[in-house]
Amino acid sequence: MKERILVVCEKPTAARRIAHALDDDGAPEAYDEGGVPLFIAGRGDFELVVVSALGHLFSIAQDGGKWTYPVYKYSWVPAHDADKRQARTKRFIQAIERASKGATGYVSACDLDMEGSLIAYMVLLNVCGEGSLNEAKRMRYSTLTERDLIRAWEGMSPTLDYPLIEAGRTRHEVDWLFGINLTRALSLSLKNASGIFKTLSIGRVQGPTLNFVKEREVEVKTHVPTPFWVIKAETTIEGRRIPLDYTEARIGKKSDARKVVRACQGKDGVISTVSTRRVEQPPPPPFSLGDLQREAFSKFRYTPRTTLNSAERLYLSTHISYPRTSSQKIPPTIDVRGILEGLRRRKEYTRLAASLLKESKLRPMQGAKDDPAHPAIHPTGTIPGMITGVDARVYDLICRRFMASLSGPALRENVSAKVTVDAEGSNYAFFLRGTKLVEDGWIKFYEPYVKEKGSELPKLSKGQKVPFAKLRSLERYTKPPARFNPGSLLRLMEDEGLGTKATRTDIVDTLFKRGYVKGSTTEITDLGFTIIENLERYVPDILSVEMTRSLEEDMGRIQRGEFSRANAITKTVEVLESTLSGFKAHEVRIGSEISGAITREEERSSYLGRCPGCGDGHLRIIVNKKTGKRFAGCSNYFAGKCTTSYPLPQRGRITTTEISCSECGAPIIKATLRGMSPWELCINIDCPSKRGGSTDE
DNA sequence: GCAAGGTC
Repeated sequence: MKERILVVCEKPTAARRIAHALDDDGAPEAYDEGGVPLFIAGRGDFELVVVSALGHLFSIAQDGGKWTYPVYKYSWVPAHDADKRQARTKRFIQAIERASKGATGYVSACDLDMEGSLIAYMVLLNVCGEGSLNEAKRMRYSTLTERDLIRAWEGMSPTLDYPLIEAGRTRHEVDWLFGINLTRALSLSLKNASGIFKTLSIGRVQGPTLNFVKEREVEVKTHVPTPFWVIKAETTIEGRRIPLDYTEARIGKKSDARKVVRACQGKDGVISTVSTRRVEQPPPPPFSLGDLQREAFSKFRYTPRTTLNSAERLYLSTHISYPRTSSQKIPPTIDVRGILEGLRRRKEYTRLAASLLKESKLRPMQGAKDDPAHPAIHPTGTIPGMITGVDARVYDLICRRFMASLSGPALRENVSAKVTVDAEGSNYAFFLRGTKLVEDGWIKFYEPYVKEKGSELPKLSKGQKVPFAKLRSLERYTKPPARFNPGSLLRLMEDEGLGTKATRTDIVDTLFKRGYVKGSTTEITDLGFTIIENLERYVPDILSVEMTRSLEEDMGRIQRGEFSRANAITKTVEVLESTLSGFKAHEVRIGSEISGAITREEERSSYLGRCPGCGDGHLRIIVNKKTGKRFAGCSNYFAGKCTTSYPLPQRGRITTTEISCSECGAPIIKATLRGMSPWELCINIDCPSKRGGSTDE
């Protein structure tokens, strides 16, 4: 009988790769136990039973069931017991339990990070028994290639990485203590003050993220536009109108701007220098998930969620690699040539793929970011049949980006000519700027998605006269900073180290779901603002990125043996003890402020405009409590003064515009149906604007 | 009914 060793992996794909790499013949026996993969591999004198987790199989649950706070007692339990939505994990635990029978050795082969170490530890502790921990070893690999995996097997650590495991447990427990207690404190303040129940969540990542949105809103609202002046000039060379840039893009004083115009008006400028610079533009690296989401937002206005869902579908249908990656690298083990052979079979890529295949060496541009578990997002070379809409565009973006990353740099020639005017004893400088693409390199692969980059100048020479065709100064005003779009908020979180590639999109979604933020420009709501105001008063730490920094520091100290989980938990409970008692003391005030904000927000989002029937009431969206149907009704109805009402679309989302129809005076609403772009319509079905044209029913 | 982190 061979000795049986249980190898615990983090996810099914990893288990498959590990089993294949470690099996002597590269062909392990594969089983499917009700959706849970299991592999038996032979390696020398050992029989390896390779099992898979599905991320975390164990999580934290409160001891006892009361929905109140403070709560400091908790245990690690099977994830399916803590959360109904994790029902799938039950089968994984059961399958691992069966597979572990008769095992005498154990290997943790999860991802080489804190979470991975914890996943395997919890499985061994709770499924295989405490005794298994003493026998357990740790495989350390950073890519799932055969070479790396074999090396990891042979150089296995003789024990589990306890400092890392302890740091991971601490992260979970501290986040749970803060999140559960503060969420309950907020939700219960509202309930006790107004009787309304609404989940008002907050946590280490939600807090600072919401605070960024609030701070940006304050900047937008408090922005004072200050005037500045720009010089607009134009010349005509060889019959072409070309803009001239004045040396100062913004002029602070009106008199200074007018002086320039007065001095140069009617004069000719002279070209004093022409400088030509060749600039190489390296190809972009292949996509990480964040890069893909930002690019899809910028090119197609897809939200990060839409892009992630689409990438997930493309991955499950085998057309692209695993999308939840932070890597911008394609390792040499990936069969780039094979992928291009595949892409060549798709007619829109035939020419491009073929031109790359002619190269003797194909080396993808590598970005700086890496991911221990996955390469950058790339096509697999299997050709999708019919894909349309979002998936087709996301797929095209990925394929073109991948091919672009494999090609050469683009070469541009930038020309800048200095045009001077001597007038009234002073010297004024303007510039003519142009650019020419000398070699298109990667640009021809990525063409539809490359930003337009200026145009070419006619041939210019020193001493050439440049007559001003147009010259004037224009007053402009400084603008407030832009609100976040879904991509820029994710980028800020990434830069600040908030959340992970797998959780950031979910956390932003949560802020929307809670009603803290709204709209495509991520505006803070009254509710979100009031939540922040009250947290600022009683728990300012939860709004600060410093909390994440200090947690990271503590985890580092735990890994170095300078601090312990018990210390970290004691510290957390001490902080919570005092903040939660302060919170409780002011519960009524906090709760009524929040309930006031919810009422204001509801009134605002249901307000349609002045009633065209009576002229003085307000039209609002009213939902019939019995039937759930909605319609527009006048606020004077209950005073018995006005019965004006309009039917509303029953499906989709309605947002108010506060604009009235120019034909009939009824309010215009914006309707959004799932998967369609929003459209604006007048709510009056008898409106003259709807006659004569085609009907949209 | 809650967090943030895995994974699908």
